[in-house]
Amino acid sequence: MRSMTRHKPGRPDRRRAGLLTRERIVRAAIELLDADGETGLTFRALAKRLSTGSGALHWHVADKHELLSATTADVVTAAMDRVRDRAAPADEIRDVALGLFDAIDAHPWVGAHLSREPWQSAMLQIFERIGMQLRALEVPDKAQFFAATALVNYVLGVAGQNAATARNPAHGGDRDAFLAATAASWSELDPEMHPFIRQIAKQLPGHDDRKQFLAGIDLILAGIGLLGPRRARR
Amino acid sequence: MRSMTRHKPGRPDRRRAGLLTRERIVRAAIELLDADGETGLTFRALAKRLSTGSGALHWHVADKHELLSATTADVVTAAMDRVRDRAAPADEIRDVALGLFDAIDAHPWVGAHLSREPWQSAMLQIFERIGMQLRALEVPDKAQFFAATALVNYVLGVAGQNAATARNPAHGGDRDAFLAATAASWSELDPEMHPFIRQIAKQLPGHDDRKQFLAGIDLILAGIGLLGPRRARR
DNA sequence: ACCTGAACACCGTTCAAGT
DNA sequence: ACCTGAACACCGTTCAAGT
Repeated sequence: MRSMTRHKPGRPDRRRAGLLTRERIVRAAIELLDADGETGLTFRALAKRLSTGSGALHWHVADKHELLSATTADVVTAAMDRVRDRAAPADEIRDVALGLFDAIDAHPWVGAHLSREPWQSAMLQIFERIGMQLRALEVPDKAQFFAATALVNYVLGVAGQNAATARNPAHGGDRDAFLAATAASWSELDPEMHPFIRQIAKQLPGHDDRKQFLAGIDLILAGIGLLGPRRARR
Repeated sequence: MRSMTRHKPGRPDRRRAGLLTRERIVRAAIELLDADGETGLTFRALAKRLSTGSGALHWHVADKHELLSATTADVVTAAMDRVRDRAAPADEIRDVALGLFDAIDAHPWVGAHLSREPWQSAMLQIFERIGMQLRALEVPDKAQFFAATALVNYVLGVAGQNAATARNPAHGGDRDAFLAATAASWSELDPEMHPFIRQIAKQLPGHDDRKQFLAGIDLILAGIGLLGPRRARR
């Protein structure tokens, strides 16, 4: 088995299945993260899966931080590439946001890393895409920066929440059961101290995360629409 | 030294300095987190600081997760208590948001834990306070839930960013140097790929995080103002 | 150049043993 | 009831030694 990975010197054949490359490492790391969550990704587990030693991984990837950034960039780039150009800038912003939401929904660990490492290339891609749409919306120059930041921060906030919810082992990953239990515990809170929480507890079961996420985006877009000469489509 | 911590049986004297209590543990943990960051808090370091064994800590605090939740709740509660009631609901929302911003600025690790554990009591406090102001603003009932969620998610997003920035060791914690270096590297990006990033790079040095944070809150409040019968003050 | 895997310096948590 | 601290089962990372 191990001897199969030997290859003649010179330009290495990168298509060879057994060859250890950064790309193969990142792909395996993503599989591990998806299967076992953030705690499932260790250099030992990764080495085992790739039938190699932990030192070999460190030859291609400096440290765990770099590994997580690479996996995150991979997922975000794929999600961004999937977003098509739209005629209405506000629609494209919605698509970008939803694309990220869905990507993070499928890979919750991305949400955690994205909010921990905001200066990575993944963030730049998101920022760029949103910023260009704000330009197209003719948001005033000075406002574009903070408008983009507001949108990105909101997305990151939701991303972190989703990651946390996915990580939460309560009720064995049964989302409906989790929401029902949360709603029940909220309903038992002191009415004096927590009137609002008790009120929204009723809306919690069966509420649509994705729709709620988009409603927040629309709220910010509506606010942005008030800034400039041209309104965000409403 | 050790013998000083002995006390007679029965109701323990909780004012005794040497006595190990959950409160004292949490307080010491906060000091450790503030001084050395998230990686600085270990049960070993904490035990040493309190001149005890790690097992003693686990007697009072189940695990690290609970310890972090307790420290976070401590800081958030203090910040919320500092916010005064305001006549205009939108102003109170701004004060709540700024209070959180400042608390997280002073204790960046709070931002990280808050976005990782959104179902803790700290979050409930924030949610409650913001929700009541939305009621006062006469935001339609059905919209209150997602309006509050949007605000909270935005705050969490910024919180995570701040935690990440504070954690970033680049330029030895010199924020101005960090911003200048980031702006410089952004200016060198491909103009075809990153026109927007290059544009905002100019605005990056010397920009005011707190002001930008508040601008985002105002954007969301403006959007909320369009929802209901009564407008958020603008 | 690339890989191996033992070794190092850590973790959180448990638990028999003490007081 | 509360505390001690060694022991256990892990980590990420390094590095001499191999090919």
